[in-house]
Amino acid sequence: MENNEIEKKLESKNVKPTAMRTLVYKTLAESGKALSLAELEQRFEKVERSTIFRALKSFEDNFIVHTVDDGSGSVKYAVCDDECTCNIHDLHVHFYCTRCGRTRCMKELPIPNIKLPEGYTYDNAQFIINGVCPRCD
Amino acid sequence: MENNEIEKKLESKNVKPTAMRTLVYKTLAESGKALSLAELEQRFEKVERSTIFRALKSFEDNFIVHTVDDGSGSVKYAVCDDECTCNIHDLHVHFYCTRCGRTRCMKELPIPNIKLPEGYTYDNAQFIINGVCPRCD
DNA sequence: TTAAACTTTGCAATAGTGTTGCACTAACTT
DNA sequence: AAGTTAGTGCAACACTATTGCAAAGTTTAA
Repeated sequence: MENNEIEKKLESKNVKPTAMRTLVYKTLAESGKALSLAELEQRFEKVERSTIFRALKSFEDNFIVHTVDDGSGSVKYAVCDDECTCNIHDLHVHFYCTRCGRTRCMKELPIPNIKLPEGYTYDNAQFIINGVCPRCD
Repeated sequence: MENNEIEKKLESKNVKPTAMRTLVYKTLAESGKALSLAELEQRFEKVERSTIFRALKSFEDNFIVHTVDDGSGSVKYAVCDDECTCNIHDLHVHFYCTRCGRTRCMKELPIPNIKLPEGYTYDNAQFIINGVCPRCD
């Protein structure tokens, strides 16, 4: 993905595209999966944890990325689709490979609709499937 | 729940029922919901965190409790049903109230069956719904 | 019943994640 | 150009999870 495409994308979601943010977005997008703060940090060595953290937070607040808590002990971040508004209808299943620790967005698998008992509201959900991915099998 | 019932239960799952373990189990069972280590710790003041932690681990290893990672930042523990063997068929949805922070086992809502793409195995899953519970609404 | 062997517990320490305050720099405004 | 605002790096901190070790308790077996 070209830098200026990324810049346009960030701008369209009201995040000023600084050099750091562009880099973080690019890295995350190109990884093709969900990455934790620590994993992102390792991918560039030079950049401060807090800077990446704040970039991710601003992405999250503006629906540029979504978070996945896959039980690995650290929250992971993955880029959203263009049309994603991070509401219930955009939610999908995530797959966590217990062998390699990789977390993948299963965009083709939307989270099934669940009918909660009376009195409960449904704002958000996480559906994580643990298993072994084709790569590790 | 009577202490000797609890002791029988633990023994039947191959965990030696010490005083601490019985206490931890009892507290968790009577709470009727999923509790974190910190929450359990607060409920008795006198007992070491690591002792509770190790009790919970042994429960978990022996299918006496299951864990829920509800995104609150700490793992929670909830007692299993008697027949539970913690495999896919015993899994149920958990509800996390974003207002009070309580996590409830929705035993009446089994996790729906998902057909993964070729090559993926399905060992385990977590399905957490976030919203507001009747109590907080 | 007593010593040896093992288990459990409490305490202290540690690693890792997430998060914030503060000062410095860069960018934007008028 | 000076002033204001936003972004970055550094250091510090809180909290969760986890472990090593030694003391206390329990079980085993002579």
